[in-house]
Amino acid sequence: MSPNGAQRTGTFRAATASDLSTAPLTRRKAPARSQDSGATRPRDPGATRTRILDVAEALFMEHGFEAASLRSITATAAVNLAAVNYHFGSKEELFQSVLTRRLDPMNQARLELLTALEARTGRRPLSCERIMMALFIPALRLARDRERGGKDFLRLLGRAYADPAPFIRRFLSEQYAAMIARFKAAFARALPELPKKELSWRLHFIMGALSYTLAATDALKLIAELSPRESANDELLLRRLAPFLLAGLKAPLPDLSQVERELERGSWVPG
Amino acid sequence: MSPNGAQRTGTFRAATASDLSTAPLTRRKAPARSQDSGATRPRDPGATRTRILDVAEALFMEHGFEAASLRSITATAAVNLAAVNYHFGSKEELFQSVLTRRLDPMNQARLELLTALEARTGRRPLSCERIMMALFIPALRLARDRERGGKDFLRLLGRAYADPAPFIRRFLSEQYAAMIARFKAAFARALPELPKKELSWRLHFIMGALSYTLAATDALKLIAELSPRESANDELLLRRLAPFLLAGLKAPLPDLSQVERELERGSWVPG
DNA sequence: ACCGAATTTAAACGCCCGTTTCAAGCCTAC
DNA sequence: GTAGGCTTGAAACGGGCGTTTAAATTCGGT
Repeated sequence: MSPNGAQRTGTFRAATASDLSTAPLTRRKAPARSQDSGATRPRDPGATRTRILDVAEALFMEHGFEAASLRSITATAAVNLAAVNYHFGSKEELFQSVLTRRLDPMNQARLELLTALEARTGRRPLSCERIMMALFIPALRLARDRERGGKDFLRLLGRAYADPAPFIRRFLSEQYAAMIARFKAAFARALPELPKKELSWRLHFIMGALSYTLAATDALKLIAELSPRESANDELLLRRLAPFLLAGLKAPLPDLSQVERELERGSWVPG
Repeated sequence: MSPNGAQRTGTFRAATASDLSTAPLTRRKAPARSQDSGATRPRDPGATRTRILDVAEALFMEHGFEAASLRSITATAAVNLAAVNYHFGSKEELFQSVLTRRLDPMNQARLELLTALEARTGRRPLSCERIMMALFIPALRLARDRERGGKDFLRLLGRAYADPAPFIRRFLSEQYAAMIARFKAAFARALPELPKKELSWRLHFIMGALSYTLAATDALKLIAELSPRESANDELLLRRLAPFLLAGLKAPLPDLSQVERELERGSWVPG
């Protein structure tokens, strides 16, 4: 009845989170697969799923998760309204599928890049520059995606970063955990004198700045005098962001105490 | 009939943007004011407005602009559903009022702080550290707001930063323009050797990192191993963010060409 | 040719949306 | 004490929401 394993057991109940653990990824490309030898396949396998994912990516980016409606998604994708619930189970699961489709390969590429770089330098620690490149280049590839999907996705990711909905926060944490841990270890080797806690904070700042910056709308001209040509060029953007973040990462430990004390005497503070 | 100037002219029409230009700020605290001598005032002036603003701040933060409904806002605030349209004109204008209420004073405080600092140093340029403090301290004051409203507001601001809705982008640009221009000039004096364009980018990164970081949910543990006690302390956070961003701001001009070229030879690139 | 599983379809379920209307309340000024 | 504003109230406007149901339809394997 549905490609989801245990949905609709006969009694009248809604799909619960229980069927989320049963192979959410095997549903990705071949939903048409029963328990027999995987032979049956429709004429255009996954066409409906893919159309839904593409449109959902754009509309979730534009309106956010809650405000993008399944009706607008299915209408734009020219599929039946029930197709989302049939193929993905629910709106939340569709959202997770949209994120997973690109986030998973991107973080995988980051790890592979880092591994490849480490293999080349042998036992010596990698430079921060190279580690940062392993973080940035897969994101840059997505930003360059000529079919425009990549750009939409990065903006959607930026929105998701700022969304407090519990299921989104949980999902992102799980998606990033392994990748972040690997990069933190790599940076820790490159910066042995930096306290671990400080490194955690700086990695937090780096990921935030990266996702925010890639997500920033072209029309965000808070900082004026950036021509559209410039602000639309993601490669140029990353080439400027990377040195900025590298300098922050390698900054000496804070010593703002003097200025801070001076400011907090506060005699001159207006208001 | 309504505190809005030109709403409801007798013919059946909806409120348009035309009445937005007519004193949107004078409506803030004293909506009860006709064209005669401003004497009439209700028993508890602005109580309904304030309750709506407080609740809207929290619900816009939690669900975003589109997904937070006027029905949930007015129900939570224990006011009539029509009160929003009466006092603010529309949902969009309510959203702008929510932002303006705190953004306006915060940016004003930033400017006053910068002016005060500049007055003390005379003709010599201000240090980047002090300029940055003028940017951070008013935000920190909001983050410390004991009534919790400030924290909600900063998170809402972080969401708004990532929202592509045109009216939000337009509004933020206008709200920030003057403040940013002043700070850009101050930084330019402190860093005369830095090209203006590079400075624009770095200011963009700084504002993005600041808003993103202050907006980050407590539950955002992408970077693990930060105890709740630590990640909830905004002052500690800013004390770590400021040196990070200062180092980026003062970084030498990019010279990643070598690493970049090396990476782009790409023989080792997986995938 | 037909079976049976996978997929698509149309309709309905109960509920929520932003806005407008107009009558009722409140409060001050006369 | 009553006229005339500002403010609140309850109801209705047309429309959209996520999800479920059960009946088509499609299509490879026999």
